Amino acid sequence: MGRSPCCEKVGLKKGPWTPEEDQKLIAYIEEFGHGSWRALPVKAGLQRCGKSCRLRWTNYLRPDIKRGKFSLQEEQTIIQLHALLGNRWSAIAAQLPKRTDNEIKNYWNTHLKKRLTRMGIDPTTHKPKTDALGGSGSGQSKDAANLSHMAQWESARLEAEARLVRESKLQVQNSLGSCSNTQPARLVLNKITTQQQPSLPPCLDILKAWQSSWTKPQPLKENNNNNNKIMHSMYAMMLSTHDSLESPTSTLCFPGTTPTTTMLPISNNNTTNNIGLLFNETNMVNPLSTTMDTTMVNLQDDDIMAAVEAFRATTSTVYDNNINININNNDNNSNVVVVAPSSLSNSVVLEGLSNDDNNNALVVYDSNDNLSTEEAENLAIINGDASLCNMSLEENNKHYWNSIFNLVNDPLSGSSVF
DNA sequence: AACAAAATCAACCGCCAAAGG
DNA sequence: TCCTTTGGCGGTTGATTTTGT
Repeated sequence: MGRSPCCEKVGLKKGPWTPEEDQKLIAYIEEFGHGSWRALPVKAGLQRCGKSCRLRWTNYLRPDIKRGKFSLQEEQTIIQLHALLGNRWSAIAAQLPKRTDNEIKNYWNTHLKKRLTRMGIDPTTHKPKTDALGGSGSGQSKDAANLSHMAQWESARLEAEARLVRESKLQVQNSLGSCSNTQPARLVLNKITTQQQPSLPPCLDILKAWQSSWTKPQPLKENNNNNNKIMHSMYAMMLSTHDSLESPTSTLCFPGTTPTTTMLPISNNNTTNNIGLLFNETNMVNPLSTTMDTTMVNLQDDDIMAAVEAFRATTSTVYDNNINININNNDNNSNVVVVAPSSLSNSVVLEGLSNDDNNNALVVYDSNDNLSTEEAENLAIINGDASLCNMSLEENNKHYWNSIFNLVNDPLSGSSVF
């Protein structure tokens, strides 16, 4: 069973690569390409096995690799994709240009996994941890089955789309020439996909959103009810791994149908809940002003992370332009971090929280939304190149979210994808 | 300053599936 | 159809670095 190790031959070096070895490998590949990895080491004068050379090249020496700290966008993308795909690092890496699967895997294991655990989120299921005795076994296994099903579905689709993109890139670019020189290939692919699936409902697919967000930034143009609904649902979807999201054809929102309702899972955990999120158009969250302790804070990584990962601990309902969040535990500490797109014109209503049971509503303000005048920066952010613009982490965060919301507000994406 | 523990991450290992003879 | 080769993937290891005492 299995094949014998490729480095069986004695005398082949193992362990860390020296700069000299790196140079030899780079020089050879730049001149001749890698060709057969098995034959490469001898030709390049390296005492290494082909597998080791391939790994060294693909993970560290390739010129198109981005190294260094992961941005907030990248972290969030990894977490969300991991919730969908599990430990399919290559599939996740495919959505993070210039990052290798090995690097993402390491980063997950050393940073993100621990962070989620600290936040009370099970890094495997991406759900709030429940009591060992409290959770129903059948329910958990159902969740796991759904998650697995969803992961398989998404993985297969991702791989197929990636292949389609590769294979059709030239063809797509050629065909684009007649209609638009700037339209991303992605859109054409989406149109093809849509045409192949005429019955596909106008669903909001988180992965499509993310994929598109890398290529198709658009400034906010106008708001309408449908867009707001889409935005709400998109947002809810981003925050949810609810059973209804088993496949990309799941439908959280259908423009034109009212009311649009999104039910998020209810948590029974007895520990502190961190529940997310809201901005509103006026930068004030009026509905919270009743008895809530509202505090103005800066948007931090962990605020967003906590909110994104813990939002599913609530029951949330979307009615037209209103989001109702019902917190179904009146006896626990609940920290509510609420963020919403700045284009939301109406309100967010929180129910089930009051001052007398140690609940805190953490209101995160979107200080200024001049998105249309910051398109260039947005583009840089969306392209994962925050270093191109002088932007603080807070601004970075804001732009990340704006880019997501812009995406779902974008009429183009609405017509071709959703 | 010295040591231990923890964290990090480059690299390896074994398995699998596709390709080709 | 079978067998071998190859590249790719995910899990794991262990050397190195960082942090804590």
